[in-house]
Amino acid sequence: MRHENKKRQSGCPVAFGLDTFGDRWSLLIIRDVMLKGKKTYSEFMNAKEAIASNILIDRLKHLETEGILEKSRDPENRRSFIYALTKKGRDLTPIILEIITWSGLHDQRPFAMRGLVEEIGKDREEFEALLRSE
Amino acid sequence: MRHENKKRQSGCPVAFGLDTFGDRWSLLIIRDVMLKGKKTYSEFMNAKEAIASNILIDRLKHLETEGILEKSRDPENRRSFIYALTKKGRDLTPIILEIITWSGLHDQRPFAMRGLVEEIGKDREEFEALLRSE
DNA sequence: CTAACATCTTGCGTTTTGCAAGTCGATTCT
DNA sequence: AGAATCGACTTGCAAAACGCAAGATGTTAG
Repeated sequence: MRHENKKRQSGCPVAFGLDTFGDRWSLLIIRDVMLKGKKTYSEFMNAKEAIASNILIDRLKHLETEGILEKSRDPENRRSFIYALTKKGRDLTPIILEIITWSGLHDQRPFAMRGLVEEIGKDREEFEALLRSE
Repeated sequence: MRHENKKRQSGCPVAFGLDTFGDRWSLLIIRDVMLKGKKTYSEFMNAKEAIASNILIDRLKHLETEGILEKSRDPENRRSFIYALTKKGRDLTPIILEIITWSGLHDQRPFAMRGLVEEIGKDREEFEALLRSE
């Protein structure tokens, strides 16, 4: 499928993480499901970042085989599938929050989204607990 | 140079972070300088993960223009250059530590490096302060 | 049963990556 | 001083990944 198959096998935990979710798109998908409540293929397709459909399905399958997402039928719309974070996926929350915090410090662009950053800054513990409790 | 030039411009802080350091190699270089004390081109070339020389120089230049690394002459060996983390680069420490922590939880491979993970787990605050104080 | 919907697949041109070899300036050796 | 070495890049080319557009498959509503 793609590069994560040939894991670097260096034993380094940083490399392990990057092999699992460290590509151009995976963390954006995880962000969408973690922070924006997105659940379906078509919701992911509508992201501002415009992922290609073949790349999206590739990443969804990859994240599923890595045990970060799990796929099930949508009981309310039986032609949709729902992708949800597993425990392993929810454990990525601190990484996402740290990336957001870092960007809050260093993104100087005028259109940078500061809202989310400030919301996390106010009460990081509470914010994280909220996300994890779903 | 490469994809980070065309930033996604979505304003999302996660996307901003990924555009800056979220590729297959950048965080491994940052890990090497942050955790392993590597400083020069040839030290980075000797990483277990075997980066290609053209990719390495590309990423070093990119991280330099992003203000994460700064390059200077080595006063002790004038045919070497030294790459060091800026404040912006040192601020990535929590992200690296969270990745390591996550891998510590979820890397089941027999040769996973648990040493570093445990060291961080013992006293995360102290470990982070140590790295930041350089 | 047909139309619309949602998820995926395929083909193909472009971009990025990986590998091997070579260049170039600074230092050391003789 | 001239040759060899070292460290930091550069270049050329093949392989892989990506991005786009179009199409195929399965599901449900009318």
